[in-house]
Amino acid sequence: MDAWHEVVTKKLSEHSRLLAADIAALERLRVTIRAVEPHQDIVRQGDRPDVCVAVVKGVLARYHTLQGGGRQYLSLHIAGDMPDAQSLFLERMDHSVCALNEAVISLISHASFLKVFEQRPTLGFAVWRDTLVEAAIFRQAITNNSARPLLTRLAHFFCEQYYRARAAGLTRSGSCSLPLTQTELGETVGVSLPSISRAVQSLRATGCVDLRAGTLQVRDWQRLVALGDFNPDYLHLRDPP
Amino acid sequence: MDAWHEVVTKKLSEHSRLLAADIAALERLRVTIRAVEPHQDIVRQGDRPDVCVAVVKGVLARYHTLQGGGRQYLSLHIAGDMPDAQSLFLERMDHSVCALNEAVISLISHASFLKVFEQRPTLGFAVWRDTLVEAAIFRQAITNNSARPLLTRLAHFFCEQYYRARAAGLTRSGSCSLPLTQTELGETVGVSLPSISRAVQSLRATGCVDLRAGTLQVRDWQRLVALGDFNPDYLHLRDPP
DNA sequence: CGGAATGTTGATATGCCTCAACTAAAGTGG
DNA sequence: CCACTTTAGTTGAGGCATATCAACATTCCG
Repeated sequence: MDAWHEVVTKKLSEHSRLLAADIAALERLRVTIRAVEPHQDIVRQGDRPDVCVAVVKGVLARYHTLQGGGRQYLSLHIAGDMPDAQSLFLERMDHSVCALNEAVISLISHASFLKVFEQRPTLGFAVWRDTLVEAAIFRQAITNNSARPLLTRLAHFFCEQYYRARAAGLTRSGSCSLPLTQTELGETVGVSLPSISRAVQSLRATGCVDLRAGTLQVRDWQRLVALGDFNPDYLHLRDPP
Repeated sequence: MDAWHEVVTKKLSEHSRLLAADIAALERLRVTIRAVEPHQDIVRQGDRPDVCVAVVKGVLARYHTLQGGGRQYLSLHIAGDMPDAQSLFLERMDHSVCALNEAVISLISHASFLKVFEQRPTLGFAVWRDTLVEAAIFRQAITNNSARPLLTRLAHFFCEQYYRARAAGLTRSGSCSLPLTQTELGETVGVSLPSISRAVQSLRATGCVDLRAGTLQVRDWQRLVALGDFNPDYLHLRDPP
């Protein structure tokens, strides 16, 4: 398994040019490595964290808790992502972060991270850029969940997850990990469980994609992209695959 | 009318502690002031801007263009907002920004902004924080548009707009500017025009709010907050009103 | 093997969309 | 200033997609 700083360096390099000194500074940071269980919360709405989380392995998710106890999932996070970088500057969490998987995370103290930013602004800028790409992904989620019909919406969601996994080097023969139950998938794209079930079967029937047992299998990428009206520009990769 | 840097200083101060030197640095920046017409695009999806926009007066909006030409509005921006601060670090626009109003904007060159950040990291951090609050607003929009029934959704949207206007000192006897047609309102919360028309009338009938001729009139804030399931924590104001 | 979690399927209900007509208001030109 | 056009908003009828409720099937796991 990769060291935490390698994973983060790789991720930041997807959209930013890091200098050798930036990478060295990342390596020198002291972090805590932790294993987390499926469905375990890592931070909760209302918390005031003093560390940032980076994903080393597995998948994390952000979510809002709705009145009545339901959830709206906001984004998924794979190796290299820092799903609460915002906590560096926003005291209170406005959402929660949980593990979908058995995952491994690293914890970086805010204080040490901020000190590095003052010494190496370009590294700070890379992390800033990272948070901006996330904002772009949120914008796309607004459009996806608000303006696209269900099948298109699901296809778009699959495209995004697969595309990001591929950029992170986490795909293997057209498949990647996507450890969501259909219930959770519904709470992500904003529809009920029976509708999701039928929609997944419908996409399965096209022969383009299949989601089964936490694995997303892409069989016809071009057709899936067309189905999902997917344009990866919003992911702002320096070097699209 | 306020000078551009006063408006931006005020806005940043809503969530950040600026040092006197930060404010002075903002004042020293050279900017271009421009008036824009209603419905005029300020930047378009695909552009590579070399300036940042700050709103001095009026209301701007971000939007995605859908296949078929429709729009999904993503966020509204009032005095002090910098609706494309992200363009500092993300080359290509993944969405467009237009004026809803007759508006006045100021243009700050990326180069000069970045230079100030290197000299005054705390100012950079304030702008960073600003982009993070926007991301929190996007997350809330995902939840609002995906998980709440139409009336709640509309009420929540009204709450957010009113609350932000109040924080910016732009409300007067319970009303603020909200220059959206019902068509645009539908393209914001993700429903059709007839549905919006009925929903607006429905809220009107409760006696809590009214939207008419581009003005949002709040008659019973507490009840509106309850209707919209609104909790302003996600706006991360230092000093909630 | 039994129990829990997950996924599938069907029947019914409903909220929203589409289409369409109409009203009201605002801007335009004679 | 008034007829004309355009834009914005309202209302109604019918249909469709998705929600809800409920039963059942399947897989996973102890």
